[in-house]
Amino acid sequence: MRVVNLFGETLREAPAETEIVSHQLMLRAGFIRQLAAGIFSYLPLAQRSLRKIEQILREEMDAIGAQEIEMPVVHPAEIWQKTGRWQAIDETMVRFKDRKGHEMVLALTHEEVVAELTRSEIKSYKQLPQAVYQIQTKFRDEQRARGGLIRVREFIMKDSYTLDRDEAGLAIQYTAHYNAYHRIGARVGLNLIAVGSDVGMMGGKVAHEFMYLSPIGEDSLIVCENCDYAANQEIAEFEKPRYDNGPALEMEKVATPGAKTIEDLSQFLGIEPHQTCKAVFFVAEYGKTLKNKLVVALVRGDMEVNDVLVKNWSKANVLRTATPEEITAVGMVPGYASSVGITNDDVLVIADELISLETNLVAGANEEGYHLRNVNCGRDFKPDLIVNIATARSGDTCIKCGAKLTLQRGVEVGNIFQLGTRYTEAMGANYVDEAGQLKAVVMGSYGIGVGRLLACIAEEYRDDRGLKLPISIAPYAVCLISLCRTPEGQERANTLYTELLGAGVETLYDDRKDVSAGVKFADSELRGIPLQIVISEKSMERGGVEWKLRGSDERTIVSLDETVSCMKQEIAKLHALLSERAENAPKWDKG
RNA sequence: CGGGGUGUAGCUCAGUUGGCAGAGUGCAUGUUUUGGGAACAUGAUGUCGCAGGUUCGAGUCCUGUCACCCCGACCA
Repeated sequence: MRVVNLFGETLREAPAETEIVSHQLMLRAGFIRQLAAGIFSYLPLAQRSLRKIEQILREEMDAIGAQEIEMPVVHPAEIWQKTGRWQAIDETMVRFKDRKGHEMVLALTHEEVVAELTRSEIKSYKQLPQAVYQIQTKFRDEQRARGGLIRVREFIMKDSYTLDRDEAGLAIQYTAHYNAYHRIGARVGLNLIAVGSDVGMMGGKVAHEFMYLSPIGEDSLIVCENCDYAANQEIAEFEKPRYDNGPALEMEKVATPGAKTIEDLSQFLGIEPHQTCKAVFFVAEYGKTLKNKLVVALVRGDMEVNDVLVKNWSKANVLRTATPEEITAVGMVPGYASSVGITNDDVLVIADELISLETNLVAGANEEGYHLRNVNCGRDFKPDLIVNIATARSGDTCIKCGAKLTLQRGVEVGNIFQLGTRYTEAMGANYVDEAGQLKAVVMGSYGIGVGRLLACIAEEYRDDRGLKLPISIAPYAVCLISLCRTPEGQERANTLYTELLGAGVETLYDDRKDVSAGVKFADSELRGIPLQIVISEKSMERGGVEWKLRGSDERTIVSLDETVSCMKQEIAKLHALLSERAENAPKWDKG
């Protein structure tokens, strides 16, 4: 492609409303243009990069036996109603009526359609396992788009779905995806870490997110400094320190005027926060049919409540913070609250495991200005659930190896879910096993955001001159810059361009006559093209053309005759580095 | 959805007390340059986000509204 013909300008300055560097650079380099909040056009350079990412995705999906299909973007409401997600998902799902008045939705994922296809195609255990995938635009009306391509409303996603007879089959395909995702990360030049994650609206049991670690990330991750333990903070576990408060003593009421927080209370009574019991209040909403419940989440005073865990344990559709009125309505007093003496069917008490283990804690007396000493779980109150609901924090202890945990930010570029039979049961997607029994097909679901991947690569590979893209996803491998001024020189440059194209070297050719050399260099570097060739009268005097790698200032002379083979060689070297990374990519080792 | 911010030339931004719509950059044309975002000259470019209102007169003041950005909540 000649730069004069390339659609998409480079910008000297980035538009003011951009914050994230990858966003600024992709705008400046002429990769993307924003049409509306979270809605972008991909210009030719981005389109080429996206195609390359998609090609890698296709190769890796094909390699694990998945078959490419394409499913509809517009779905009838019925299939979403069958699985309950019509009700469960908020305005993120775009709904509209067609001309006949039928409720329709824009697909935000395709579990329902896959289950529907499974129902029509899969009848016998002999047809399993199966895996299908597609690469397609999705629309999710996010409450807030941000960060350029990091979080958008319209985006390209590779989504795949596995179908198996049982959990064991699912585990095999899940593992295959896990390994494939690491290979994909390596091939595009990113180190992705797999973290255990919440299943969110997908449902199911096991899930991992593939994270690009970066301060611009939206997710908080708990990562062990020593071993491979890593989890989204939403579900991260940690080794909780224990303290011995002695054998259970008799409960006693104590005046604690004005001591409404754990800190106040500890100071007032001269005790440590870990000798108290913290109560945090939520309201669990269960939709229109079931009554809301007030959820009392109890953790030891030195811990924080993890509301994702509370939401999951409460099985609520929506979990929100309770208002003071809602708390007093069930007989508790904010600031002096505990579940002692509360017996109400509309209250769900969820206690962290520590609460049941520790003795003689201080808890609220449900009376303004009073607390209770020596409160003991089981004796003085009985939680509905005793589970883990404490938030892991930086500095906590790894549950696997005992080392320190750190908090890091990450961008979720992919996720994998073991769905089980939630969707297939709802849709009646069954098969007959060897024994002639009807069973629900076991599903898995796996996504990768293609544009988000590109954004992460741009974030990772850049310098003060612009993008510095890996060969595997750069729109062109070579930028050929001609500074020739004589007709003979220009002819020579044209010939070289033709030869490069003929040899299959993807080349961007800058022979613009009306811009200075500096502009050509700057554009080539801003666009992130890995290899640069300069041809000029001066270079010919030195024996041929000069070439250099993006990111290096070392120019090498190579004769005109050898230029094409030299470039092919350099490209192969760059590819080899990434292939090697792919071969050494992490593999599933979790049994 | 809550809090904050910004809307003036393609982009970055100035615009005083309410009194002719501006600069840099980019764009067009020409001349000179020519290996790191050239110089000079000439020129084109505006629904001052939109709609009302106040005023002799509004980019500027008032009301409403829309869009975009940031933080939070939310998030497959």
